[in-house]
Amino acid sequence: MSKDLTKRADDFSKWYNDIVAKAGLAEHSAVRGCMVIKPSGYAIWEKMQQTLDKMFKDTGHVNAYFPLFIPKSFFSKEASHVDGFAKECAVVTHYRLKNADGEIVVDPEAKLEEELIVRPTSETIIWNTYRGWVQSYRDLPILVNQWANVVRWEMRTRLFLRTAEFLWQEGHTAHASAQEAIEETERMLDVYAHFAENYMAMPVVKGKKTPNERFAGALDTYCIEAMLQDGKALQAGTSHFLGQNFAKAFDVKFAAKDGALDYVWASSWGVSTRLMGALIMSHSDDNGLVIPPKLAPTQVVIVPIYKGDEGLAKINEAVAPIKQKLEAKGISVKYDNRDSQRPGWKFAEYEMQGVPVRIAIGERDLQSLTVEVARRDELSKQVMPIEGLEQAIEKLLTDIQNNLFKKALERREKTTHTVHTFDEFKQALEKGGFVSAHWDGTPETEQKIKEETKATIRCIPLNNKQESGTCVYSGKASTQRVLFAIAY
RNA sequence: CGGGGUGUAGCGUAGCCCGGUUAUCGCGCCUGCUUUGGGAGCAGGAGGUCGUGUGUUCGAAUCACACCACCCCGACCA
Repeated sequence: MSKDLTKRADDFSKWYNDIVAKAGLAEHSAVRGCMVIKPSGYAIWEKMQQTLDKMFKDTGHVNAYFPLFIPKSFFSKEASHVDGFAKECAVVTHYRLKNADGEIVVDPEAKLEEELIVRPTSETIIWNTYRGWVQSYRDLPILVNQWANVVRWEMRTRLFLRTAEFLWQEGHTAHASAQEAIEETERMLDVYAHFAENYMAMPVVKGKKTPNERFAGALDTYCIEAMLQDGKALQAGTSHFLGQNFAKAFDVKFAAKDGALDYVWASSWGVSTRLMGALIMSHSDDNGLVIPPKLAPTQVVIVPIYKGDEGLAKINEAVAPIKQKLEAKGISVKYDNRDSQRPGWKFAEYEMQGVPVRIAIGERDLQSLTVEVARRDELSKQVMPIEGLEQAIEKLLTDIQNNLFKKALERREKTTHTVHTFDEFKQALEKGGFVSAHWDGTPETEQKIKEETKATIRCIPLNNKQESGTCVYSGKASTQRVLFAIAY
């Protein structure tokens, strides 16, 4: 029987949950709001990590690791930062359990002098550490990244998109000038955009957040915004210019060349396992997951079709050199010659798992020296000669990668609406997608639009065209359009 | 965290209103044979703290209360 997925058109949310479950990416754990990332899901995350990590290293960053726990007092040093995170912090109050008449209880004798916060992000502990690292301009810049888990006690969770604990990377850099810190902030935004578009095949809009949507403690928050298949936007990565806020809060000063003491300038930037959700909702279809070749743990699966042990032996023999040649090209190949499942079952299974290319090879192919090649993105099949197959597959993987990006880009363009009146605005929102509209620049208008329509300003696109117009809500003068959408 | 819903084998479910034999069916799983170019067929078999706890009752999957988890809708957030 088929493992039926809910159709996207019927219930997108349910489709997403189904696909996460049926492709074996993750499941709910015994702990509320926390997920177990299963091997198939973690393998994709590892590909993302490897790719990003190389990009970070190539832009001069190094990895380090800071503690999971943060003294409560650190947290209150930067006022807006506390405000932003206070409501969703897990707090450690004790350090011991004891056995009380057969029941394990928290030992009231073991109360911590100072309570510890499980990091929701690491700015405070890192800037407290940086104080000891920086004295002179010669110690700058500090370009550090860490791969870590963080906890934000979310009330409403969804696998990958929003969980109480999630995996991410957080870059924390320290600079001698505002200009340099801003350049870093923009550079890392570019890295994220490059990764999203060229590896995830997911077009993104680079932009700046409005003050309302800014990171707690930042002077400016930049973001990449993705548009998913259901017409909702998703913030896929952020990069913050922190000014001197954390340096002041943690007293991190440096002596400049001329001997003057000044506070250090900062940036921070991060992407999380939320990218997994973005990936799924960008490309996948009613048959299951679709993974772009550059992030697919298995790029090609080979399925033998045979009768009897002898038949399989012949195919095994024919597959060995094919697999070897593909692997020599750096393509990851899985040969699934399990006898416990039939070919049709395997076809459906690997489609569910999103393997980009499937090669089927049977007795007929041995005669004609061909194989059947199926591409996951278009669900189409063609017969190819074994001779030169590795070149053809290599090209096919590139085609699939490009095609996924192209389709996603076309979808986004088709669902981006430019509107002039509030009526048009509301109509466009119902269709889903980005709505490009004039905004008077005030938080009040932004808030009112949010209350009336649930739409938020996703970003003010970078290099935005300046044009005079009137705010779609207030009718006041405006100098540029911004992107609104319903967001995750 | 507020409102609504759901929880029965690995998964999906019947039974619950109206308490009373051995808890239903399908998929999956195990064994065997036949099969293998799109989720195989036949035969046999295993598998259950009915989400957890407390209570009501001669008797609880079924009634009551509490708790837990998930789903939907809000508020909050990456």
